[in-house]
Amino acid sequence: MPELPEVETVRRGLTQLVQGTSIKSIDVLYPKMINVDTKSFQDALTNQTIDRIDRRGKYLLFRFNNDMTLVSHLRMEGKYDVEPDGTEPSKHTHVIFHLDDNRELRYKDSRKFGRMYLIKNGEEKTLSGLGTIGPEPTEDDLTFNYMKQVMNKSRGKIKPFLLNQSHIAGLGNIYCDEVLWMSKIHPETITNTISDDKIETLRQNIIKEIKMAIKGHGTTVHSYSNAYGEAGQFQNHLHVYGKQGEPCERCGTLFKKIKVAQRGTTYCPNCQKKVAD
DNA sequence: GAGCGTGTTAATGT
DNA sequence: CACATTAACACGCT
Repeated sequence: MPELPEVETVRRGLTQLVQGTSIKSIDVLYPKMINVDTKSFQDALTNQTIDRIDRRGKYLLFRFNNDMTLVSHLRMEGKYDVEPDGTEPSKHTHVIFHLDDNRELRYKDSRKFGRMYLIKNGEEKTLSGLGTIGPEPTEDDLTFNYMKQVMNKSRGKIKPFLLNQSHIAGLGNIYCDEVLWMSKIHPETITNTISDDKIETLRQNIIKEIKMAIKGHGTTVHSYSNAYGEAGQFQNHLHVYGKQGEPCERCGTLFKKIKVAQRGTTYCPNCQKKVAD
């Protein structure tokens, strides 16, 4: 389940592998994955060069030299692979970009949940999701003033608040549970009851956690791998996610797993109390 | 072989 | 508008 650090790791790998190559032809094996019809997709990108690959939240943005951008969201199981020409496509291969150097860039997705959107540069705001995405979880973009302002007017629970990409870009279930544990905040705490001190703690933990996870090349829990087919390392640094029934490393209390907004949520019932502070 | 779980977003309801 | 709830996606797993 790629979240921001995994998508960033994929972006870096793809940049090394395919930046500067051009597209000879494209096979679309699963047209529903793309927001335009196959022919327009092929016409727009054939013979164009991949100038650069950007990222915003969990979205990858392939910038082409004809002012087109291919926006790609991996959702749960999406992956990119680069292989020599002519390799037999696996069952889960849905789009193949034949490159000008006898390699192929392939999009694979066992769930078929991922999506691609073809837009002109600058049209990012017209896409739902990407158009309303919140600030990146970095020191410069995610300011205390912003966090305070948006949290103080939110009357729902903190966990769904953090998962909402229009508030902060890039957090998913894993890092959400992690930063709440680090910040000693119960996942069902009402967002606008959280003190300024806790808001700042949470903010710093989000920034730190995302940075560390990128350093660790992301977290592999089910099947995530980067553009080189390599697993991430950060699963070895998780403190709560997936550890229900195991003792909290701070206090020894056994972690509990509950549902919050239909999402599996693991937390420490002792360290993470519902009261703000 | 039906039903469930899975993460994210869209759509709909209040 | 803010938030909750549900559906949809498509498949693997039980």
